Amino acid sequence: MAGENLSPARSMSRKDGVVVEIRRAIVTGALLPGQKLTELDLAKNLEVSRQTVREALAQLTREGLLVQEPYKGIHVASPSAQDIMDLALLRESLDLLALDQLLKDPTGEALQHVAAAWETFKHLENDDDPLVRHQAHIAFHHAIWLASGSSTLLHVAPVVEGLMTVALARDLQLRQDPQREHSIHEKYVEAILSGDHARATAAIHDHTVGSASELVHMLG
Amino acid sequence: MAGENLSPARSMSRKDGVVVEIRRAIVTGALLPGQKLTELDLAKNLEVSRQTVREALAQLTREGLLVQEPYKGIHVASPSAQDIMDLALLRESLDLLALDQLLKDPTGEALQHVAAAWETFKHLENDDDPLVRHQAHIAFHHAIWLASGSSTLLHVAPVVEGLMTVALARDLQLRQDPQREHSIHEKYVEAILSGDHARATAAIHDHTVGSASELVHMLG
DNA sequence: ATTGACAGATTGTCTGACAATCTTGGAAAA
DNA sequence: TTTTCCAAGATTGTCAGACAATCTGTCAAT
Repeated sequence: MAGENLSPARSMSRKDGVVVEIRRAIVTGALLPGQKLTELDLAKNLEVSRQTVREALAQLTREGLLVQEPYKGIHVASPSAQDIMDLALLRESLDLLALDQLLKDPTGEALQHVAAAWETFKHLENDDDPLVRHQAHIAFHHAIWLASGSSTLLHVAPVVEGLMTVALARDLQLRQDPQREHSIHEKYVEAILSGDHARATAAIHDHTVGSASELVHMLG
Repeated sequence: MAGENLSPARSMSRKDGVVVEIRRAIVTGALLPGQKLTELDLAKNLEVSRQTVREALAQLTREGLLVQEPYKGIHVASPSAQDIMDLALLRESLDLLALDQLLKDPTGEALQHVAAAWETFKHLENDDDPLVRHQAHIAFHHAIWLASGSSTLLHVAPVVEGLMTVALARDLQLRQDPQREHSIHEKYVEAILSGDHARATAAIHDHTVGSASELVHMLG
């Protein structure tokens, strides 16, 4: 069969277009935490029907980027310091789970995927567009979970990545320390690829809890 | 101020009604894994509009109970043995995370909530309706995550609980060993309440990975 | 100060329609 | 015979407009 290693050529549905547009607005700071959104305004501005907006908002709500109160309205999530630390602990747990699966693979193929994702990330981490940088970051971690071969990790990924997006949205605005970002991720990848479980565990802790507490400290 | 310790009186939206109805059908086996669903049929049978059905289906899809392929259709998820084991490992990680938070609470109030949830569960675990038993089971574990005080655990809870629902749906049909269920959960609760970290860790492993491998063995 | 009624705004739901896409079967071409 | 193409039917994706349900705020009445 020809064309067996091509990516599926899917175009986005309109709902997904709305989703990425709102996500972009949150990441870039065009929509600030706590800001209220109304379906009618969004439908008008994005030039889609109210129905389509509703479906997009429902999705973003389930991903944790928006908060919805029935009959009252929807607003951009504004995570507390505690929420950010909680998220870090959750990510630490899940990354450790992924690590166990990765190191269990006898072929080493899984680790090769991690190395490939790291190369892709390095090309994008200094992009001019902050949205591109953010997406590259998310995609990098997603690739690790994907390489772990755990189907359930991929199920919870949208939620965790959504929470990461809101938590980091402020970070994107106020922090500019790309070198530190790079170095943390480099240690992270090298520790995983080394196969040294203890070293990887420490790197994961640094990368999740360490970064989060620094972020919280910076905000407080 | 009067009425300060009343529960909020919320009635379900129609979409949520559809969600619980489909969920019930899956749990009771009225909808079998792999079965295809069409929006129009559901709308007719449930006597709601297609829109409302769509919103419910989107939610159930993100919870992992349904699988959706664009323009093709939606069918009930049918997890593989590997999926079930994956889910067990994920639950083990998350329960351990919750445990850490629970034991960190100096007031002991969190553990009191766990004990209360256990009492509620004991009243319902032998109910005639299998749906009630299933919901009691889910609610019990949800209560533990709630008691842990982790907001992010509550965010991922719907997904994990959805995956548990499909995984256990078959179990509900073919397995009838309520005593073993009770004993496992009893050990689980007692270990947590004892404050003994090592003992709780072992109980959590038994409860998640142990049960799952037994289930997989029974299916295979 | 509390209650009740009214108006405005927004979300929740319905109906009907059309566009986009998948599937299937058979006709046409090689 | 096998492959390719096309038309028909089914289902999902999206749209428009409308009405019902619910929240908020204001203002009069008690």
